[in-house]
Amino acid sequence: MPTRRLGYLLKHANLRLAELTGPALEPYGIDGREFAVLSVLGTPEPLSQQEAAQRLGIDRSTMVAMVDALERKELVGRRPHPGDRRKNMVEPTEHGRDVLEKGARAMDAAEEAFLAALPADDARLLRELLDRLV
Amino acid sequence: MPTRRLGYLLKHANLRLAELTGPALEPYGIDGREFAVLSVLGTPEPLSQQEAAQRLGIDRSTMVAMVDALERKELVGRRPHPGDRRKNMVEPTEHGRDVLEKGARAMDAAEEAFLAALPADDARLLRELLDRLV
DNA sequence: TATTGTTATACTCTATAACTATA
DNA sequence: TATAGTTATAGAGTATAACAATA
Repeated sequence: MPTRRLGYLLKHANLRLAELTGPALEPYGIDGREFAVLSVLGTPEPLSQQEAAQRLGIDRSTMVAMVDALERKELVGRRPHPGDRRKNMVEPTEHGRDVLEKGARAMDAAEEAFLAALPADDARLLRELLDRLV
Repeated sequence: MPTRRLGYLLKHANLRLAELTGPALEPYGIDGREFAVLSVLGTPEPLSQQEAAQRLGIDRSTMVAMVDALERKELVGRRPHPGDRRKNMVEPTEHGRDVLEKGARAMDAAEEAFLAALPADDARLLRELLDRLV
């Protein structure tokens, strides 16, 4: 077996992980992208759509559709920014916070299952090494 | 800084790597996907389109377009399978083998640059851990 | 003039389904 | 009947450009 390309390894590791995280989030009616957006919107300081988009590195026009979807599921709500009426502040609803918390536990479990092939020390190390590269 | 999700780390590590591999392959007129296909087709045993598609985990209809592109660039050639005229055997041209070899060196260098943030031992370990997960 | 959210649009990547020629 | 290649088509996921409201 030849040494596989790093890009291949990263991509397929992510694909295999997604096979676990997808079903893990399914009971909450969201996918991984929606969970990521919800997570960013769940931080203590309320964010505008644009601010949230920047944190995720996605376009603000893409964020519109993401917030639309989360709002339809009653996981987040838009409200006008008090001092700047161009902005929408977006915050999780009560239900959204609940889904965020339970989703986070489900994601933790999925990651753990994915890393189960490695000794705990190596799993921690992998995460640390990736963190240093990103 | 909260601990980032494993999926985020894998995805963004791959994005950062792609920022290096993309330009590395550009002088050869191919992108990462084309390099991957060319690599598979460059193995000693000649492969049919379907066999190549299976090795890469992509659909055979997707492979048609990939081979079309590589053929237009005169990097591979289709020829009929001697014993089964339904099959196209696809092999790199002389030029294709040259691009493959030089592209591989460019990819090696790009990966090395990407991993430069880590001590050599850790870089090797990262690759090994990913390999065990995929 | 610049920024925010929005909409319309287009582009990339990929898969599915149906066709054809062969087996 | 089944398989290999092909084509047409559709669906994600995403970005770009233009617009209205507001700053």
